[in-house]
Amino acid sequence: MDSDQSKLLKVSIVEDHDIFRKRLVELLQFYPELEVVLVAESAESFLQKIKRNDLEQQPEVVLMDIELPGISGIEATFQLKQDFPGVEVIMFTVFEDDERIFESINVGASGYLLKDTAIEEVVNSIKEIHNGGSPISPSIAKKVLDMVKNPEAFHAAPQQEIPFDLSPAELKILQHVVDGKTNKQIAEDVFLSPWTVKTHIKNIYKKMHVNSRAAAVKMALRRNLA
Amino acid sequence: MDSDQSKLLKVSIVEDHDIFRKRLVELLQFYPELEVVLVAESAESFLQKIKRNDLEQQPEVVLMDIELPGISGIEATFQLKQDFPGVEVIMFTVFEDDERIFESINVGASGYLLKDTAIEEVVNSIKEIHNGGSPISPSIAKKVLDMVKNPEAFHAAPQQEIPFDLSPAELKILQHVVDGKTNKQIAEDVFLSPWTVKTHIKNIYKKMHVNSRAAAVKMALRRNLA
DNA sequence: TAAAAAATCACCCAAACGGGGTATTCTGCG
DNA sequence: CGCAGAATACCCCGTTTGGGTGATTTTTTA
Repeated sequence: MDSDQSKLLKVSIVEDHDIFRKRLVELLQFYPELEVVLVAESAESFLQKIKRNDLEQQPEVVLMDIELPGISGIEATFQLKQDFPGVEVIMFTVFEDDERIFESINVGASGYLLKDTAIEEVVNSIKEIHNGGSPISPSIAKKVLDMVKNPEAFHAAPQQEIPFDLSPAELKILQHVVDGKTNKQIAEDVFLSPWTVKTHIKNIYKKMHVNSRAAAVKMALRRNLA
Repeated sequence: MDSDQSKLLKVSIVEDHDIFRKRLVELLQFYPELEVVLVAESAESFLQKIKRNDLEQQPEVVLMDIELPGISGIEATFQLKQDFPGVEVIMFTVFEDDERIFESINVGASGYLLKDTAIEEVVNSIKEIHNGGSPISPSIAKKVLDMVKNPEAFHAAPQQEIPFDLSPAELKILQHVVDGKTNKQIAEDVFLSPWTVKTHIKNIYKKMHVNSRAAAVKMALRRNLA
């Protein structure tokens, strides 16, 4: 572990909400190990400023709001990482939707905090991300874990045609079969009677020309369903 | 947000290291909102105890050491989740290797903390996991994000490496399972008794942390066996 | 060579499965 | 409007599975 070598850690903030931004800057100033070097209220002005800043005043960590007017925080992070791959980004948001989390990760953000995170936590996160970690608010981490458990769901194409002429209901049930659930468990998940589930599965088998769960799972995965 | 309704949050600890375990129990006792209801120094004794505990004394959150003699924390979590799906598990470890993190996620652990985490953080994590979040130490979260960014690397072995420590015989049988064969059919194909095939499959399940053919097939295909 | 790991076979039992029916809504589409 | 196709729910029955337990033999390896 490397402790702070009394060097100031340079931090930037990109946040359109006035009160929130000012308050954040204010609070961060109580931490002598941090130095706020660049504050912007839009992605545009941030990107512009950072490009003409002299090297000595470049931030090492950026607190980036996701919801910004104009260029979003995600797009801004993407562009930032093009020119400054070494700068670490912590996304700041009030939302926890999968899509934005997933995009943020792919665009290179390493931290993900909810806006109601306590200031001490924020400061810790800044230090942690600077040491190579990825601070993530627990409620968001939950969704990240789901992505790991079920990656396909997040790579799924917007409009994929349904193979084997499976009806939407059947497709849904097939997903559960792929996940190794029993008929009873599926029934509970989709609020149907186990017999209905069974009927669906029988029809699925007919359409897919299989006669066991294992074969159906193989077929489904090979055809990129699930 | 729901705050504590002055109800005790019941916590269990599974940890073989004497000093660490005792210290942890000691420290947790300073938090009146928590109640340590079950402490074990091995997965075996933990699983045994929890099964004969009366419902009132069942833990809601378990702090599980990964590195345990005998049954590992991962295997223990897997078994625990079978019988008590509602119990949340926080893995506790000194290691940060991908394989164990990945397996922990897949067996259903929702939290992942390094052993050097401060006690206040541990307590926060316990509360957060109880509220549906997934507290993860930043250095581990880093690896989880990598899994999201590059899922293939964790679902596909680089080249011909046998995942899950499956023996050659087991691997062969797994192939047949993936092909949707019944135990009897497999037995005929490999010239073994159906009981032997069954035993192999049971062992395969244990190693892969699954409990049905469908789940095994999914796992196998994900890891490019077959 | 002695201990450990893998492979083999066997039985019991409860739960789940697969395949064959039947029948009543519901719903989209011509 | 009417009707085909979907979705829903249920039953019977024999087979298969999953889990637990126990045992012997072969192979590997320390």
